[in-house]
This record gives sequence, C-alpha cells and structure tokens, in this order.
Amino acid sequence: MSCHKILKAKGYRLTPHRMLVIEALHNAEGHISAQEIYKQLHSRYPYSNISTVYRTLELMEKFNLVTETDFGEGRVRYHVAEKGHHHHLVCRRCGRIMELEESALYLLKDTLLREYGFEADLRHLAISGKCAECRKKKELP
Amino acid sequence: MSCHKILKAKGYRLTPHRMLVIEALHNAEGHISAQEIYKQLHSRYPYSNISTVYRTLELMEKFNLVTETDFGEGRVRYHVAEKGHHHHLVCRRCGRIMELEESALYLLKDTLLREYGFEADLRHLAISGKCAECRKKKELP
DNA sequence: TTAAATGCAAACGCTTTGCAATTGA
DNA sequence: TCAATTGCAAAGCGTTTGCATTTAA
Repeated sequence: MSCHKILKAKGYRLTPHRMLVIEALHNAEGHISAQEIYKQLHSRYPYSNISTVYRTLELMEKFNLVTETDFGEGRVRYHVAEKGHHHHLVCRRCGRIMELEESALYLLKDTLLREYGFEADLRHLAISGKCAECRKKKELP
Repeated sequence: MSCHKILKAKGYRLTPHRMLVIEALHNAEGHISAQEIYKQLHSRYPYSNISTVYRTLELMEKFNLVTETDFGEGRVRYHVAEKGHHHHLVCRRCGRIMELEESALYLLKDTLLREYGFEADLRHLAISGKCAECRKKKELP
C-alpha cells in the first residue's frame, strides 16, 4: 500500500492506529465518513479513539492520499485517492448515488480553464438532482 | 415581496419574526448563513431567536423561496430564490468566489439528462479549485 | 378562540483542542 | 533518548428539539 510508503517517506511514523485507519479506508466499499471509520475500528479494537481517526485523515489529506466528497449530508466522506476519483449524481428524492463518467466533465473543466482561468478540482464533485426513476413519479420537487 | 404573498397564500402567518428573516435575506449582498441572519437580526432586535430563524428558513426552503449553497465551509448559505440563481467558482487557496455564467453549465446539464436521465439541480453548485491568480503563484495544491 | 408560531434551554452530531502520558525510530 | 503520537475529556460549532407560552387570524 503506497499510503504507508508515502507517510514513511515524509518522516511520519506508521503506528498501529494509522495502519488501521488506512486499512479501513482501503476496505471501504465506497466513500466512508470519519465516524464510520471509527465505529468499524472501535468494534474490532475497543481502544481506538476518534481524535486519532481525525488526525490521521487530516494527515492523509495533507498529502493527497485521500479525497473528500460532500454528498450534502452535513459531513464529508473520504476515499483513497489511489483508487481513482469518481464523480457522483445524488438523487435528492431517493438518495441514490450514481457514478458519473469522468468524460462528462471534460468539457466543463476545459471551459472553466479557458474562459475563467479557473483550474477546477472536480475530484470532489457531487451533483444533486433527481434520478430517472424519481422523475417518472412526478411528485414533490 | 412575493415571499410574503406565497407564505400567506399557503396559509402561513406573516409574523414579525418571519418578516425580519425575509428582509435580512433580501438585503443580503450575496449568500448568507443562518447564523449571520441571526446575528444581524439580534443586533437590531435583541429578542430574536435562533430557532425561529432556522424554522423560517426551513419553511422557505420547503416552498423554494430560498436556495441553499454549500461553499465547503461546513455550513450552508441561503439566497432568495427570486433573485435568480448563480453558480460559483471557489478558490480553495485564497477563498475568492467568482460567479459563473449559467451558460457554462448548459452543456453539462444536457449531457446528464440525455445520458443519465438525471435532472441536475445546479442552483446549488459551487465548484472548488484554484483561481487564475493563485495558479500563477505555483505553491501548495 | 384556537391552531400556529415562538422562546428557551437542553441536546445533538460532528469535529477540534489542550495537555499529560505513551511510544516508535 | 526524545520528538512524535496518542488518549482523554472538554469544548466548539452549527443545528435541532420538546415543551410551555404567546400570538395572529
């Protein structure tokens, strides 16, 4: 796992706690929140501690080992950067989350750079809206 | 102010507190947070109360009288819907916020609908990245 | 008159912090 | 050894809630 190597190379210690957080991130299906990492860790290893989870995530973020995505839940979810980054469509009615092809955003990214000189970081992007199925059921906004 | 009319039409009372919140939203330069509305209100009218600010915002959101935008600050900012909606480019280095032409997003919106059947709600969109000036100073990510 | 709206204080969920104790290189 | 890391408990922040009181229609 290159996370280990990178932290080590930067002069940080590879403590058991850090390895557990990194492991939890790698094992996670999709995007996982700090609290979820903690709960998972805590169930196997009751001495674990939420502060250290946050501190480890902070450290990993500093070196771009994880990306943060905000799905509009009032907290952020993490994802191992080396797994690649995804873009998401979040249905605000049923909560379903779909992955979006990166290519769908190429043009936008390009436009922003050309017309605004703005280098968009779309690794974090989650677009809210209404999915195909919910559109059929025409209720509520 | 059509907010008033709409709430009235829906059978809600136009209490002084609600009128003050609506007024604060209308007077706000850009996007304003619940706490900012409260502070502003509180300074003029010390009896005001944060719960009612939240409850009023909740009510207004229910009828699409305000839109929520998340600028990645860990809280949401509100904007009167009838003022029109904007899209934003947020520089994660200097914090600058630029408005984005709606047209820049037409194509994306169209692609999402066509290829994913997803009706994107881009009223809330804030794209994070690095602005032109900060790109010149090539430090930090 | 009466349901709707409010004020208050307490609780919530997530995150951050200060500091003393512990630990890995 | 000794700075880096951790655990703990407390606080921070924005937000929500239950309930008794007040108020607009």
